This record gives sequence, structure tokens and C-alpha cells, in this order.
Amino acid sequence: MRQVYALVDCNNFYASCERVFDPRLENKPVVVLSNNDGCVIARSNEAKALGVPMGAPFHEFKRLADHDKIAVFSSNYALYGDMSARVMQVLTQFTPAIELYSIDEAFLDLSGFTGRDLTALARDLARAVRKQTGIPVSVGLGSTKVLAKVANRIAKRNPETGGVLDLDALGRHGDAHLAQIDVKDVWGIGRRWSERLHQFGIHTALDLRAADPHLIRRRFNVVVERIVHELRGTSCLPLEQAPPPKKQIMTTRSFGERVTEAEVMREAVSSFAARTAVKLRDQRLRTGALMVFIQTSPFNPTEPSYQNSAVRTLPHASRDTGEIIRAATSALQEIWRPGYRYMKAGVMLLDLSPEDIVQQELFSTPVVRDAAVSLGPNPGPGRQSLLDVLDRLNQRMGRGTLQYAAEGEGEGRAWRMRQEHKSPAYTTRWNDLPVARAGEA
DNA sequence: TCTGGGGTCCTAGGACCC
DNA sequence: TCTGGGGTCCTAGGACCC
Repeated sequence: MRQVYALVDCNNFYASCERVFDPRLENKPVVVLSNNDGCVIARSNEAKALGVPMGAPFHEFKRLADHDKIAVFSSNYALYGDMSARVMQVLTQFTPAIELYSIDEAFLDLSGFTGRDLTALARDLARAVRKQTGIPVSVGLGSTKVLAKVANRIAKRNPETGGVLDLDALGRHGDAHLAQIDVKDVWGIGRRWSERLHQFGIHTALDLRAADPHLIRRRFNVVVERIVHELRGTSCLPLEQAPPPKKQIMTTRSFGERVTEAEVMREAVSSFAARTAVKLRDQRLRTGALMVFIQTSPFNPTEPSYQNSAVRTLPHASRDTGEIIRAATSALQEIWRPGYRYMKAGVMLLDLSPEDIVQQELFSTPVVRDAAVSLGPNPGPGRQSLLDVLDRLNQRMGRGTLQYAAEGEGEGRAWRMRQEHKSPAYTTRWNDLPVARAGEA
């Protein structure tokens, strides 16, 4: 049986999401900015054609936006996450053998479909996604995941493919394409490794495929060796249908304005801690330890710089926002130094375990507490349902509806992110539902 | 002035154990 | 005078991904 993988990749995903809800943006340059409106993280084809590079600081292109040459959006992850779920839902209609690889990409194992015209199947798939979600996708087919990635890239760059390409169907012809692909654009090869590969005379995907795997193993490592095998059609990277449980969960932010006061920093860190706790409960996990870090700007050499981090181990694995905030602020207290202008902070939850397994302390003294406020390993029903109510309410009414006092109040706090160009949460908030009027669009 | 956030995997080296 | 070797666990750092 021929092994066939498909990589389905949404075209310019964030920009396409914005477009779905505002058809006036069709054929116009659109860019989406990173958190804090810092730099460009997504571009429509028209924006690419205007020469806006990926990762470019936004201020360099602000003039174009001011003159209405480009439509600009702050990132709206509630919208993108929801649109992603809809796209993936369409894909699972075709096969359950699917790996949700990222917010805008999925691998499919199409091996069971041999005998059928796979290119035609891929076109059906792309059409279905477009029709049901409004999002355009490209599909690459190959006998390994790395080859499917390569095929997808070729499909995207060659309009005559119509966004769908089966590398195996190209035969020898495929080599010509591989020779066009810089080795740094092969999935898994970044800037550093491509520089080293160049030193060995390996410049293209075709060169890498021709390299001796043993030699690559010795000069580099197993990761690069596996890529060579994958390029040769030997599958080393299996489809991961069930995602492995998370090993860490973090919330980190650059501040809208520099933070100089301890009280403000405590509020920000509390807020990040609360956010990680919500993510933790979404994943049905508990945390046994957390790390807090704070840092000044690494970009400004004239200012005194400082960065530090501290870890706290919790007495027992917890999923409780209050406990996580307390541990985080305690860690912060240890590393806080006045006199600096802080640019960024973060909270990382480490040592995660499944929600339903609770490691008892070896020498814990039994303490009788009011069941409603117990913070022990088996918090009373009152505490559990408080957390559930908190999560459900915030899910229904929007993030931040109910929160801990320590997080500080108001969107107005200067440390909060700048998001001056944010679109509404069209699909996840009742109040933001798009309205269709006769005569528009 | 401005330059994101959230993850994973692999390796090397030290501590520690028998 | 001689002073092993193998194994595990943990951490830090470097690389990669979207």
C-alpha cells in the first residue's frame, strides 16, 4: 500500500480570517499584527506584493496604513481559534486520520484512499473548506510528512497548480522543484543548520536528499538525519492523532508601557498567573511548580538591564487560580528589583499532571478546614464549583467577566497590551455577531 | 518611540547511585 | 601503587516550529 500524507495549510490564515467577515477587504492588502501591535505576523498576498516582510516592525509601514493602502488588524486569537476549529471540523469529514499540527495546518493520512485520484480528492477537500468556512487552503501530497510539506510549498508558489500538488505524481519532474527549494525552507531546517549545511555544499532540498544519512548524523544530529530519510520517502515522523499531553503552559506578555512600580508588576503577574490557571483547567491538568520571570528591554543598550526568574514548588499539584496567583506573587517578590523599567514578564507552569491523579504529600498533617474554602489536594465541592462557575461564566460572557482582585481592574491599565486595530469576536461573542443588511456586501 | 507569544525536541554535562 | 564503569535523573542551552 502506498503511504500518502496530505498537508492542508490555510493561506495567509489570520488575514484570511479577517477577510471572511469583511468582504470589502477582498483583493486589498491586509496585515495582522503581533500582540501589542508590535510587528507583522500575517500578510495577504497583496500585502506581500507591496513588500511588507514577515516580522517587520509595524511602525515602518504605518504610513501605508494611514493612507489606507493597507488594512491593519491587531491579532484576534478568539476569532482565529474558532475559525481554526471550523476548518479542522471540515477536514475530519473526510478522514479521522488527522493530526492538528498548528492553528492553520493539519496532516492527513490518505493511505486508505489509494486507488482513488488523490489530487481530485485534495481538490474536493479544498473546495469544501472554502465553501463551509470561507478560508482558502493549499494541499500538498507526498509519501512522508516532510515531502507533503514540500509539495504544499510548491503548490502555494505555483498558481497553475490551483493550490493542490502531489509530489509523487510528478516523478522525475519533482527533482526540478526540489532543486529550486533552499535547504533552509525544508521543514525542520532553520537558519543555523542551513548555514552549516551550506559549508558542506548542501544548498537545496535536492542536495539534502542526496546527502549521506550517516555523515549527516555525525556532522549534525538525529533530527537532520531523519529529515534526509523523509526526503527520500522513508517515513520517520508518524501522524500524531492524539496530541501528547502538554509539558508546560505559559503566559508571557510585553507590556503596553514599561512597568516601574512593584504594585503594577504584581498585578500583571497575577493576571498572567490567572490566565495560565484557566489554560490548565481547559487541558484538564494540574501543576506542581511554576516559574515567574521579569525582564527589561533587550533592545535598548543605554538602559540598565536586568532579568531574573524564580521557581516555586507547590505543596501539592493544583488547578486553583488563587493558589497559583499566591505562588507566582511570592516568586515575583524574590526577583523584583526597583529602579528598572521592565518590558516583559511571564508565568510558566511546569511539572504538569492529569487532573484526576493527585499525588498526596508523604508527611502531610491532616488539617480540618471548612469544606467550602479548603485548598487541600481534594478541595471541597464548594471550591471546585467556584472554579467551574468562574470558567463557564468567562467562557460565555467573554474573558475577564469575573476575575480575581489581584489581577487589577480595567482595560485602562497601562501594562496591558496595545491593540488598536482589533476586529470584533465575530464568532465567539453574541454581541459581536456580524449583522447582514440588505444592500451591503 | 516602536521590534510577539507559545510550544517541542535533543544533547551535553554534572550529581548521584550501585 | 592503585583509584571502574554503567546507569539514571536533572538542568541548561541551543535548535527548531507556527
